[in-house]
Amino acid sequence: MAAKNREGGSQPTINDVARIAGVSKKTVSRVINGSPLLNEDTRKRVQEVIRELGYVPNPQARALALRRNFLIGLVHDNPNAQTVLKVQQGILEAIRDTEFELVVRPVDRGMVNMLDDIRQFLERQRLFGVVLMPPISENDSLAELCRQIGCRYVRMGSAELDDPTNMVASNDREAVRDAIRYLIGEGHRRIGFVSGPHGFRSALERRLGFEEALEEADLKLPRSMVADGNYTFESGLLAAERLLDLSPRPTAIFASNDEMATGVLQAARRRGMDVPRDLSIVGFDDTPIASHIWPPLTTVRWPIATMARSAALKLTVSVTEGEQEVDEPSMFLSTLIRRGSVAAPPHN
Amino acid sequence: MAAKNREGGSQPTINDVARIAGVSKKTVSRVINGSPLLNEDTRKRVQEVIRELGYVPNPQARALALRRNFLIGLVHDNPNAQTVLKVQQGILEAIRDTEFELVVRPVDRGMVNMLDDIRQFLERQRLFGVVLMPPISENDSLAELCRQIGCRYVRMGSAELDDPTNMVASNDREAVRDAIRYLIGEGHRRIGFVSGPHGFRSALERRLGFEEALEEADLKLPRSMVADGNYTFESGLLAAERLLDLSPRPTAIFASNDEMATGVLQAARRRGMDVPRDLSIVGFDDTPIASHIWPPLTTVRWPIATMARSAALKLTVSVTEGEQEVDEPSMFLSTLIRRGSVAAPPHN
DNA sequence: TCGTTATGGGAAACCGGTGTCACAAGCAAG
DNA sequence: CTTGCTTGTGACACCGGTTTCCCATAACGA
Repeated sequence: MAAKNREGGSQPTINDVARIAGVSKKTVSRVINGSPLLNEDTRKRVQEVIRELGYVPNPQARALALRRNFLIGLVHDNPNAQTVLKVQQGILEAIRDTEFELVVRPVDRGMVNMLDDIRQFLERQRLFGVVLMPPISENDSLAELCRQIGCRYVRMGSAELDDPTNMVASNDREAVRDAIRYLIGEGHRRIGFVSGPHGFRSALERRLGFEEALEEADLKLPRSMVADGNYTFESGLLAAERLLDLSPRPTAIFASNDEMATGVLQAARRRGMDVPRDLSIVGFDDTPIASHIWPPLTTVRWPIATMARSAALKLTVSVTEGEQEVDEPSMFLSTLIRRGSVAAPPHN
Repeated sequence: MAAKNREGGSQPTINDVARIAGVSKKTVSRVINGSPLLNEDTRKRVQEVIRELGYVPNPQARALALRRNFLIGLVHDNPNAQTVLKVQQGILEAIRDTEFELVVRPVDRGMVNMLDDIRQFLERQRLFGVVLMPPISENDSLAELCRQIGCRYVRMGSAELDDPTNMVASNDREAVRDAIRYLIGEGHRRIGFVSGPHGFRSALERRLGFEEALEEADLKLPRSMVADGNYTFESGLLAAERLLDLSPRPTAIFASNDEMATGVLQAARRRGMDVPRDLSIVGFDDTPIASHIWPPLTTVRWPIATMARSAALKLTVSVTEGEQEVDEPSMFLSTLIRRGSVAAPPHN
């Protein structure tokens, strides 16, 4: 029993520290948690022992006693690796130097009992809170589920779908409107649009931005100028083929994300068209690929990492800052990044 | 006290189940853990109550009592989002339907006290085990650290740097040798090589594969045919510029990863060269970008997700399978994927 | 009939922390 | 010299599980 802390491999516990320092567990606990009513000498002595033993509090025991753990979950069904990783980065930045950790949980979009799966995850792990990434964050039932089982959550999305304390949103609609305005300003009159998948709020918002800009400029375009995509490279390629088959064909195409924009570029290249001379292209997201293809893609930069960071802060701030609600913004502005894929339309 | 399980929001505990089912905690515990010495009636009754209450065991309490938790860590400093995400996918696949969860921990490569940072992470969280991704997995001090503090680990890498139980490796060297053989077979005699950064084992192995293939074919190339890169797009572009400035210039370039290969493609394009007519290019990794650029990139596919899955299984199998060591392989084969970026060299 | 053994299940300790409350010491005020 | 308050500390219960040990009961053989 006296040699308890010498057992091979096992880490020292608060009892070991208390015994060696000649104080009670509680006092050690006070030192760890920085309680103000502590004799300076005692604190020093205990800290000395802690350092000597290399004592680290057991997070599981702590979580049990506090009835709360320090795990933030990231639930997502987003297929884009860049985006997912940026979100992870953002969250990690927010919880750096705190005792929180990040647990990732991708879910299958198609799965029938996806909600059950997530419910199980949340109930089993009893996470401190979860960040919900688009597109699954747009699912109101999921938010309702979180509320039901009493799990804090913050949704990331392209519109304000929830209370500001549970939401970080980007202004996709306005950003796209600006992008289309820019194309119109460059002289384009026939602008194709590659949409995101049906049922995605981001797809809808971007589409609405497109339509608002056209309306604003009093530009009437045939329905055929809008082609459906689903955020994948291939769908962008196919959509572009349809658009470029039109006569007269568009002089510019806005794709609702970069991956599809890359597909559009591919389609143009296959027809021997030069970008931007024969066709201007604008994407959305500003993923790394946007600046690595030729010509570099004019695109809308979506401050995804910042949003994720803010989302995580919203979750954790109640703990780290006490009651003082440092209010994180809930709206984030996307901006147009002008690169080389847009030019004035060709004379015809 | 009788209404304990009715408190708003808080989940029912094993005590609630025991009380309502009219048995002891221990019996409930036995039901949960599938103990064989249990009356079938008792089991049924307890299970009924569990279902009724929606009882879920508290993982923190469980972890505390078992002196072991169910978190797998992923420590990485890999800048490539695709790769990192594939590794995450692989691990998650391995722990699907188990009680394990994945905690991610990116670290800054440059940080001076990186090892201290990781040590803190491991000691604080007391993870069940960690998967170490390249390039940080090549760091022997890190492995030593894990051993020291008694944390299970599996390293992913491009050579067998550790005991097979702690290692999953890919045969980069042979894969590159095959790729170069293929180029030689197509008629190339002047082959440029864009290396990965110094000090990376994967960079070294790929380089060695290149040299072995040359030697095999009795091909002597000037030192200038090897240009240094650091796995980034830009470095690939710069390296290619140097190689293409040579006279005579290479008719084919092998880049040690796809991102640099994309840079090489860019450099060729800037000079008005046609790929593969004027220059053949081969990459490594088979990231999505490889098939999204034009021409689609011939590259080496590295079974990264499979390796990660295997790594996670190696960690967890001791628990899930009892003593029966289902031995996961520790070597994984990379294979050449032939696409459109290689052709016979131009006649000159 | 009586020990002996196998089986099902409970009481209590334990894992490693935190919360509550009591209490002692020191000191100022009455 | 009390009284009352502040400050520092410890004893003990508790969080929600698992483990150890032990007992009650039934079945069995002698």
